[in-house]
Amino acid sequence: MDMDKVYNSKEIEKKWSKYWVENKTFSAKIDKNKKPFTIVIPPANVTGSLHMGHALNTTLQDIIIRFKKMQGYNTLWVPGTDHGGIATQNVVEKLLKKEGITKYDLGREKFLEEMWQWRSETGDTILDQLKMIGCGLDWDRVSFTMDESRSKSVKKAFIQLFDKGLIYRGKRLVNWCPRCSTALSDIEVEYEDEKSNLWHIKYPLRDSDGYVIVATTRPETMLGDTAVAVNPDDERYTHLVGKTLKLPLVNREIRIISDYIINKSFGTGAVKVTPAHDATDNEIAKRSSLETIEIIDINGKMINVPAKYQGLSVEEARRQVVKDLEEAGFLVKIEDYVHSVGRCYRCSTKVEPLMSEQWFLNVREMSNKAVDAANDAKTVFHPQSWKRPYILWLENLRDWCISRQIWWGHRIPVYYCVDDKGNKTSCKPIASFDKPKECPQCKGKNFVQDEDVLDTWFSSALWTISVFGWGENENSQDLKYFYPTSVLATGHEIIYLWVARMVQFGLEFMKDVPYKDIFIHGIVRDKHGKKMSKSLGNVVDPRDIIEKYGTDALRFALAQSAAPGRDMQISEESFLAARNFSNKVWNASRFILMNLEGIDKLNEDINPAELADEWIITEFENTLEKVKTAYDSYNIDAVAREIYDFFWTKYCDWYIELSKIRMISSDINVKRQVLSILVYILKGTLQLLSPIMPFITSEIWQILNKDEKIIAESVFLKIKTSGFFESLEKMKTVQDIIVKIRTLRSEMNISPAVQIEALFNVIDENKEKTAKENESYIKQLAKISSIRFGKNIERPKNSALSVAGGFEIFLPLEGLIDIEKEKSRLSKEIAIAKQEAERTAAKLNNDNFVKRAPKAKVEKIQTRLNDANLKIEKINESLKFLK
RNA sequence: GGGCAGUUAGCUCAGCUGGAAGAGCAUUUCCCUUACAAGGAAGAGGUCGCAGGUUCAAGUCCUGCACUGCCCACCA
Repeated sequence: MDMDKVYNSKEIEKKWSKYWVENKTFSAKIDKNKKPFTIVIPPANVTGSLHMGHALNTTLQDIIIRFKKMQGYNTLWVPGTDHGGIATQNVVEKLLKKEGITKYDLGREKFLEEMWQWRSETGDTILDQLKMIGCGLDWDRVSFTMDESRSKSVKKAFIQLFDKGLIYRGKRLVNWCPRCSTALSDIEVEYEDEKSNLWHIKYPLRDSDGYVIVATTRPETMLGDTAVAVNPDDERYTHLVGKTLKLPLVNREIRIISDYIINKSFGTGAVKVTPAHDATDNEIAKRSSLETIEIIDINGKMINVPAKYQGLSVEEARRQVVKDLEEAGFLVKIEDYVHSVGRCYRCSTKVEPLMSEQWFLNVREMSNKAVDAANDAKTVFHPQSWKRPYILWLENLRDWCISRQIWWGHRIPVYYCVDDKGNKTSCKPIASFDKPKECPQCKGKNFVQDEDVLDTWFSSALWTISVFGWGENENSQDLKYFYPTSVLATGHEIIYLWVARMVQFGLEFMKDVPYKDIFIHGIVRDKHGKKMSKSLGNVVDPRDIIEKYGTDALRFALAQSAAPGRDMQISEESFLAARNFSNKVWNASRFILMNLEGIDKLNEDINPAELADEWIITEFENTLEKVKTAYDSYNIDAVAREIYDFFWTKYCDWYIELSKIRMISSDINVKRQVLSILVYILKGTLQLLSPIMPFITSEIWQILNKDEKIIAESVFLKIKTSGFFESLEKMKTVQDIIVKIRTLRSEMNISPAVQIEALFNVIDENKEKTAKENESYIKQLAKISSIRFGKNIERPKNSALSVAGGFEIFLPLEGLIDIEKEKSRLSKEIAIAKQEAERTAAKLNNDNFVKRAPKAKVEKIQTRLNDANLKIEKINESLKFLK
């Protein structure tokens, strides 16, 4: 067996990612004797390659899947990608633009060919990257939101909702992205503060000289005003309600109305009402039955306005209107004002609210059911702080605009009956899988399909059921066995866009939630706390990290920072530290494997022979329990920390170092005994670590147990308690002594090569026993040649002193000691002891403390005081001695 | 405007049900001691955001405030 001195990730990773795929390690079959544990991957958009956020998201899921598999569950993790609607279409449009081509040049059919071409290229890139990260996905179940099976799910869902009357078409005020040229749903609009102005405009009364001043951030929309609204309780205006105004520049007559929504203290308290281009105004208009005049079309151009403004862009119209108002004396003032502006979440273009004919889904009932599910703990958020905002959102949810005026997506399965000339008849549209044969109303045989496609989130919302064949296979056994899935892991940015809708659709179509646990992880930020984005240029590509530090390091660093619900700042250093850890694991294993050479067989039973054995077994058992608990509660960060701490600071720093004493023994049984424990704990730790660092642990595991199952298919050690509790305290005593001697040596600048003698003046007889029994530990790790125990030992001349672990420790350092240095060191130590004595004495002098605190606590404080006093006494003696 | 997080060592973060302030990185000193210099040993570095309160005891519980970040809202 040859192991490199430094862990070399590249070839090992290549080997194992290939192995898992080829051997179908993570392929799942229905097994009714085993409990399923299922995760469905949040499908990445086929817009390119994976970023750090994906790496985090998939790593966490992989960790959970691998952990559950090793716990004996029948695990399934379903891979897939999302067609990504607008986002993906935009990417391809941009590529075409570079060649000077628009989608209209190509036409719908040709353009879609381009889209499919793109998707087949990038879809595989993403899947390959998931393999590279080591994801234990079932590669026989790769799904795509627009493949045949998923398309059937989408159609079935649409038809079912349509037939139930929940999907309807109507002309409503929608969020329109002029650049993407499509409607958006409410949550696809992102609001951002913007510096702007508040224009105060005078609207004259028709029947008198008076006027009303309105304040607006969008003066150009005044051309479409159909009223001015005031609060019914606003005394400034009560006498004007019902009066008529003459709209400047247009000269249309509009009324003054009252509406409770108007805030008296904002602006002038009078609001211009533009029902066709503002959500609030639209509601006011509904309440007061106002006329709606559309003045902006889907291209962002002015329509239905005086000739002068007709055809201008919104921006041009604004400048012109302001100029004209000013010239005509209607403009009272312009204030600076900051307000939030809605932008398209895919292209950041300002969203224009306008009237448009769209398909809507009535979500009221589904939302209520989702709320109930959350309240009944059928869905549980981790961390739970997301529950409330989630419920609030559902409760206030408005109907979902599901149609998009783009080409890439699921075309709406609605067919319109048309006459011979191709004009739509007045027959009711039909929702169906395929083009209908005959119109049930007029018996006509000609149909056209709706031009629009569905919101990409519609198919995403079906993901947990569509991947199991819902809609394609009426009797899907997979769906029965694997649904509901076990947990959904995702970032909080898509709780509403995706999670909530999946729950709604799960309840609607399966009468059951799609998962109980919703694990919300944070967003990866750069080291300054900024969100990673291409425009900021602070994106860290996971592939670069893998190249530089290895995949396990990438995964470990991500896991370590993945406190549920908290965003994480991640920098190069964290990957470096994780890489160092993987090297540590490698080398500790290498040490053990080197020593295993020539050892034919290990002991079956783990029999502790001495203190260190009992201690490391106890520490390991504690770690095992903590780690399993942390895994179960999705505290992956705690898992990583616990393993790191145990392995490095306990197993490597102490146990391996102490094992070396027995390792050089000429008695093969002694060597075998300690190696048995070393291997037992190493294997256990590798198992705990393998969900996070699957590559390195798989490799070492394989070298260790040539013919056994791979680590991913092994079963975790059971938690047990061997009961060597006193070993912790004893080991602490020994460690205390060793550290104190090391400190003395270090501060006195005694080279590690110099073996020295130590005198232990016994203060605590119990500890004398422990120290004597483990003398070899002290000699080995503190580089001590011999120890003389005794009582009332006089401090030798020219010696260094430390009071530790129940002893006064003297290191005779004839010729090596610097008296002045020793004095200042002791003074410092005595100062610390004095502080301790003061603190503890103060507590004990407090009657209330002695009376009310638990007895054990009081005793502990008393002990501390005694120790401190003793220390002070001893050091004082020494100081005198030095003088 | 409402809600939710966060505020602990120079940086990134741990600190469970309240009982002596922790880790990693960076830094200082010593060491290539045959697993590992991507390492080992030792050290320095914190009035735990501020102000009150509860308690014998508060980083930990309560209240208020400040700052930062995120989410939501019909910010004319």
